[in-house]
Amino acid sequence: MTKDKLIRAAINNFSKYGYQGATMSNIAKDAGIKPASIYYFFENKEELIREAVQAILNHHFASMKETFYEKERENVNVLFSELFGKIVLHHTENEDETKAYVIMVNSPISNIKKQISDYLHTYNNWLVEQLTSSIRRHHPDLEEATISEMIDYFIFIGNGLFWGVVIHDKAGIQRNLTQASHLMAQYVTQILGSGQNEKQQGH
Amino acid sequence: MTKDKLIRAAINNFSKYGYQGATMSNIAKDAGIKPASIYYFFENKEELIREAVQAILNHHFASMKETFYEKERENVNVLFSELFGKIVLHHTENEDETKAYVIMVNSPISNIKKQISDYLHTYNNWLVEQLTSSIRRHHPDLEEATISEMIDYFIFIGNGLFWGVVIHDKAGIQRNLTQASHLMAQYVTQILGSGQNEKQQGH
Amino acid sequence: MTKDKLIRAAINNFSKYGYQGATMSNIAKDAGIKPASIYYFFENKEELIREAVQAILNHHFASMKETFYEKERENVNVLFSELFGKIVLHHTENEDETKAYVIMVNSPISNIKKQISDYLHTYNNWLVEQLTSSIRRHHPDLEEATISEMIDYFIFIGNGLFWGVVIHDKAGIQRNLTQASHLMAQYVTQILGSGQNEKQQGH
Amino acid sequence: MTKDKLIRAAINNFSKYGYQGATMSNIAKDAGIKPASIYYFFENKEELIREAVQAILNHHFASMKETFYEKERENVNVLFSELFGKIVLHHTENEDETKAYVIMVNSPISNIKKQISDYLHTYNNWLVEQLTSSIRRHHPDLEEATISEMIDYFIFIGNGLFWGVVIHDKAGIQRNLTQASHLMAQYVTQILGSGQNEKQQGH
DNA sequence: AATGAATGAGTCTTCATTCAT
DNA sequence: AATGAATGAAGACTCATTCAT
Repeated sequence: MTKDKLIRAAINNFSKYGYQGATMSNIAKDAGIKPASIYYFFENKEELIREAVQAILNHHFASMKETFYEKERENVNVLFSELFGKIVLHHTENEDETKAYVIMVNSPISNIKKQISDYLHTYNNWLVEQLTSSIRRHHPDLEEATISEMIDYFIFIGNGLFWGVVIHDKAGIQRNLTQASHLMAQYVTQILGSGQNEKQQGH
Repeated sequence: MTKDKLIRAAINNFSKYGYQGATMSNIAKDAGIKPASIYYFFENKEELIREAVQAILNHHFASMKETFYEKERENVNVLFSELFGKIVLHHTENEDETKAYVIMVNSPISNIKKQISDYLHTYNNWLVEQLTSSIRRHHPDLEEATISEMIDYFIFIGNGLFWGVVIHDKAGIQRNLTQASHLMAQYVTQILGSGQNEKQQGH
Repeated sequence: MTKDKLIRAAINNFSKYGYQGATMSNIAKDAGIKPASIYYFFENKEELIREAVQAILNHHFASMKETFYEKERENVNVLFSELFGKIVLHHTENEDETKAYVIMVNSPISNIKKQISDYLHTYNNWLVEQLTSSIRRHHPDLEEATISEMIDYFIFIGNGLFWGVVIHDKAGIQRNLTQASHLMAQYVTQILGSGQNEKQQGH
Repeated sequence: MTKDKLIRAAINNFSKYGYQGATMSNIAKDAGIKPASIYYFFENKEELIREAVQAILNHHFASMKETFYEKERENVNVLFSELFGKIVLHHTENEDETKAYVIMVNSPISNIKKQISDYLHTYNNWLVEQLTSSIRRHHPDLEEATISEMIDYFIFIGNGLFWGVVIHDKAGIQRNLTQASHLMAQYVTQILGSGQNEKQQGH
């Protein structure tokens, strides 16, 4: 469909050249139509980019949900590893969307900024909720704060992984993936092993 | 000096709007001159941005060197913590340079791309060299490969920290800093504690 | 048609001001449109001028062909006179094209230079071929070299005529036309009269 | 001297790019100074070009005078030949001046136009005067009108020669030179031989 | 659903010129 | 005698957008 082609072309151009650099005429060319025709589908450039950005965010959400539905019953170490793996997979397989995300994270265009921060809020809430219930399923005695901190470490390590995808090649990314899982496992071991954090360590 | 003002203005505009979005007329206005005057100092836009990018990279290098000269004699945990702190400090204090860096990391302008990858190469070599000698000073028995791996973990965690600076607010960044130091310390303890990696574990 | 108007306007501006002096905004104004609209029809200034130059050359060729088709059966003196007349007519009736030609003959723009020299080559070959067959029709016994030399004289005198059109007024040009025909006729008489050049003057 | 260098540079640039195409900064560069310095020697661009144009015209006049002073006593055929030779020599040896002349002959800049037409007027008067007296010296009985016509033919053939220099290479120019002398000699022979033009060849 | 033709606003850049030094 | 620094005006060209078809 032409509209989809336009959104793909918009993402691709935006990811390479940013908002100002993504021109309607290049987007049209990539979609195989003439610039004037874009206006049949979108009111203007901002609207087109807005939809393109939304598509990127939706896609990301869908990717992460997928993993949860498949792996939420695994033990925490496996779950964290799988999620790290998915982060890497999603961002390497959708390089243009990832680049676009990197560009727009600090976008001065207020609409995009709001779109992103709304998404990050929603995504974060969802992630915390999912992780909390998954962790609790396997470790019902962990304190709320401990779980919360664990999730925070997971997110922090995930950030390292994300930026690694942006700047490294395939080999470097794989190494990072191992490092991420290792650091997380080490952290989890320390938390669970210490015992002090368990709610009722009944005797 | 006018030329310096232009470079500052270029960094600022580039960090907000990207290459295409940073206009000569805005840069000129920010530097307090007229657009035509830019061409007395720089051959064209690309050259101006090139010098601006170089200034960012030089500044980053200078910041990291500074820390090394002050802290290279501290024990590894302190050194890593200080370096993490410096990464955070440099990037929070120079927000526009950091945003610019994020934008240009995937720049489609080949000159900029080359500039960045050349820098990353140089910086990485320097960092590895410095860290290697610092670590070796305190742990002369560590094997080459172990040191190398430790540095890799340091860089990986540093990436998480960097991306955190980009997307988080002050509070979030401070939390990340703690997490970074904690994860690194935990990793180091594990490595050093294991003993198996020491070259001559003789008695 | 807008495109044709643009080419006319381009020729006119180019003939007055040369390549650098012919501005897109003046050309647009003369064609009754806005400067930006030129780019719908032509890729850029060079392309527009290139097409304008080509139009001039095509027009010149068409003019000369016309005369040949009408007069090729006349005797040589009449033919030469008619051709001289046509040279004068074409260049006086298309003053701007003639001025443009004078300017571009030494153009430093390599594309234009090539266009001209390609044309001169083609035109010259055609002219020689046509004249040769016309002359031979009336004087089958003339040697190849003699015909060739006669054509050379014709071209040389034509050059004087051409430059006369450029620098003289109407009266001066008419005087030149008489002179051209007179000199050529005199030359032809001498060649034909001498007899020595006839191939087989035996019986 | 810098001023002379500037005039040379101006001629050279003007000959290649025309009035609008000859830029002050290029001229300055060719003269080995900075653009601002031009204004120490010339009030503005028009003044500089005006002086450059004048230099070209003066040089041409000097060249033609030279030949006259050396050859005015030769018989008419030799004189005409020598003058043709000088025309060719002057214009081949001063290619940039010749190109400049071709460009400016139809200049829309009114000052230049006037300069040229004033010069052509002066030069023509001088030429006619010189030729008349030279011809009369050898052929005192020729009628005024006959001399005048002969000079006209000389000028006409000279025009062909001039344009030949502009468009031909060395070999072609030499051929033209032969043709010019031949045509002129033939014409002269016819005039002088006819006898009818001699004033009173009374006995 | 798509486009040809057109344009106002703006982009980068050049140019002739100025003026204090 | 020469220039560094600066600029208003203009140049070629791009861009998002419009509108009749």
